[in-house]
Amino acid sequence: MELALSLGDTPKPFSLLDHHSRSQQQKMKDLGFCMGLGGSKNLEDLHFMNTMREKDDDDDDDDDAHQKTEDKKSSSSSDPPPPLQLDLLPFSPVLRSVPPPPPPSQRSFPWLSKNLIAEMGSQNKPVQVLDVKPMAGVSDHQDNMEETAGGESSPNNSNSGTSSFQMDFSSIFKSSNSGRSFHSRKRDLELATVNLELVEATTESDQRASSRGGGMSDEDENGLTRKKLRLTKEQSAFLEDSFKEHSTLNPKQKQALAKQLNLRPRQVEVWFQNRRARTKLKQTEVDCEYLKRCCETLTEENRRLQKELQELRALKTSQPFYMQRPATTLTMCPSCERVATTTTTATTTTPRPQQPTSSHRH
DNA sequence: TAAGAGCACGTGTTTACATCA
DNA sequence: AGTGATGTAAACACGTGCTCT
Repeated sequence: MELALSLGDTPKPFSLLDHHSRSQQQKMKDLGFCMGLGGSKNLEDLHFMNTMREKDDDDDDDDDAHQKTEDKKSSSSSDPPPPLQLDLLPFSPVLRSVPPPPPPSQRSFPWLSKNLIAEMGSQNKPVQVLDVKPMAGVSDHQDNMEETAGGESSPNNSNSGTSSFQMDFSSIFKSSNSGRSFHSRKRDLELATVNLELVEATTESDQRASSRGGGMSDEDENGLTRKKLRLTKEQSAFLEDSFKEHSTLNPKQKQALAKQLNLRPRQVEVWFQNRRARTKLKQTEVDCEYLKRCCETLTEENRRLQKELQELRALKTSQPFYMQRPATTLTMCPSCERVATTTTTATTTTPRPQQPTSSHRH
């Protein structure tokens, strides 16, 4: 489904945007606004896919199945004409909030780069992860698996009724004081990822099995209703930062984030799902509001034109047929679909209209 | 080429929790 | 301080599309 809509001073109203004419789209945007709907990918998806493509260029070592899927998604999406970006200028805060592609030095998210492994070996640096102390009853099969694998935290099955974690983010979220950037924190994440790689081969399948419906729910496991855990501000902020980088995660990224935040991979996955849903909902609201305004504008314009038409008709009936005043009509140029103003000179001697003289120039 | 499994994701719903009057 | 209404977000269930075998 494609939809193109154009308002403003653009000389080419209501024609489907030419997929290959970026400059024209830009021109239209400059003049007024343009919008298009196509496929299901929003700008963030496209941005992410572009990033992933660039990542693939940089990192040729990541050949897991999911990455293949991403590659195929990217390639398949680029084969047909790309879905048009929904660009609701001038007020589309959600889209405007989409971060521009970072500079090349920061663009990719090398979760598992070889350099990283080399760096770990050279620096002999211990893996730095968040020191998270789960206080609520979050123990399940996955947690046990992760704790066994990571050895970072001890199982805590005491259901204290606390709804959230007590976390010590001093290792990373000292950033506000120490000035560590998100990319610096990302680096910590990468280090954790490398460590995680050692065990994820054995834990991934088990965790996935338990996290995707095949596993026991909390209720099944301990006979209590599941305790919904509120993520801390720090956890949410970190996830938000990650989401700004990538709106979707591959399994390794998910694992790394989960490890870093001491969450279950399922939690990270769910968070990203919900986050995408929220983004889409927001965007839908913005689009809806904007289309409503468009509708109002067009209704008003239609009303005005109808009125004008009525006046012209009234004028026509009141004027003699042989009036010398040239009639003005609107015709559409079949070649470029532009609306052109043509004038015909009506005379008493020539009932047939003369060849119209068009003011439209190609 | 068809069929089935596995997976990721979107979407709608449920529900725990926080906030406010 | 206690309580109900309401909003938010985590978690879940289900369907769909894609890939691989």
